[in-house]
Amino acid sequence: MTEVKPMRADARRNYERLLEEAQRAFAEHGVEASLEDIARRAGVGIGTLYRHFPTRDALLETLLRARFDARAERARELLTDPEPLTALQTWLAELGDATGTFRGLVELTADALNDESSRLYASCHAMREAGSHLVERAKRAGELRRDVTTDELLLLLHAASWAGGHLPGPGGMQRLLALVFEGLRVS
Amino acid sequence: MTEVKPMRADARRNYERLLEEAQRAFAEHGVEASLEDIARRAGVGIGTLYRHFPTRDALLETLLRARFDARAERARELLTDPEPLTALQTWLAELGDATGTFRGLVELTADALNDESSRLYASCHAMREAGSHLVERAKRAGELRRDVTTDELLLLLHAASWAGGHLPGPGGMQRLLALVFEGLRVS
DNA sequence: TTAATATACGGAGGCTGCCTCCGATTGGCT
DNA sequence: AGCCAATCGGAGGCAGCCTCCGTATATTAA
Repeated sequence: MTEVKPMRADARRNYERLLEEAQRAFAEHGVEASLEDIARRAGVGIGTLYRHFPTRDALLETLLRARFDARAERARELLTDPEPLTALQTWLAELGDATGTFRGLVELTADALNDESSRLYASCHAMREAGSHLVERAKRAGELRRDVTTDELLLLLHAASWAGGHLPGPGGMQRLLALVFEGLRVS
Repeated sequence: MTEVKPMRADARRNYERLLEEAQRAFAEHGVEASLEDIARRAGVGIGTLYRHFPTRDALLETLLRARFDARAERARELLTDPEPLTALQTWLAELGDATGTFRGLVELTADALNDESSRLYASCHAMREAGSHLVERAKRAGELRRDVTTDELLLLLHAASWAGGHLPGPGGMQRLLALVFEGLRVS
């Protein structure tokens, strides 16, 4: 298909240094980390950063695509789990952990699912598709309310993940997710 | 107690113009709206804005305090409602609407509840106290799980409100809140 | 090895926003 | 009218975003 010329040696080197530093910076300061800072730490001019990654999203997307694809793969794997609802819950919890790695990432992914023009849309959408099979299976097994959609579940997950990030201690997301599955009402 | 000298006429005028424009700007652009822009539109120097409101939070707090106090009052009012769980749910939904007015406000209030040094802490905390009576009543009536805390409920509400703001259409928060109360599992 | 050229680099510069500081202005009081 | 404390305004310093273009260099051909 698309012919890909190999990158010039220095270009590739810089590209990789930038990704390393971006990973560090986003993990430390959240998705709003300073791009100039990333370039500085990578020992590269700001212009070079922008040539390789025209937008902040492009940089994030490069860092995240592999991770998201792994989540989709994991969904397929969990389809063989004997417990449909538990499998779904496990998948959601793991996805929540993944979007918790960078402060502010939840907002990005939640928005990406509703914005086809987003650079992250493709991999987010692929993940969504994979997850929806887990949802359907849990419904067919009679273990999950039929009137809940995959999108609503993902949004609830993102909400729990968001909330977990605004709680002092760790493990908040897990607890909230469990509450959501159980329901608050005494039955 | 503290003697309060009346403000000079020009000072008061500017103070009020600033609040008006801040309300407009936050409603339109979210809590990150440009302060310089607010000062400009108010026909006032940036220095004047900072003298009246030393921080963004101070400005927000002035705008929000009345609103939050009204929420606390509403909680006391709902204590006389014949349906304890419904009353709680109503209160939470209304609170969710209130924190949905400015984009980014949910984050602020959620964080304020965990940060005593925040300028918003006082009124947030008062609201929390008022709400906790609704929670206790619903528990005593046997309509709400006993192992859920007020803080968890507020966090879930904030999460739902956050999620509602990341959904295209309106009414998302209400639907999510209902889901959380009902639970996802088939019982 | 050298020369030619496409490719990639770097950072200056223009812009916006944050916040502080202090000389200029003015409201209120006598 | 005249004084002075209260208040104003915006210049100035800093940081971050992003673009543009003169300079440098990796690669290829001779």
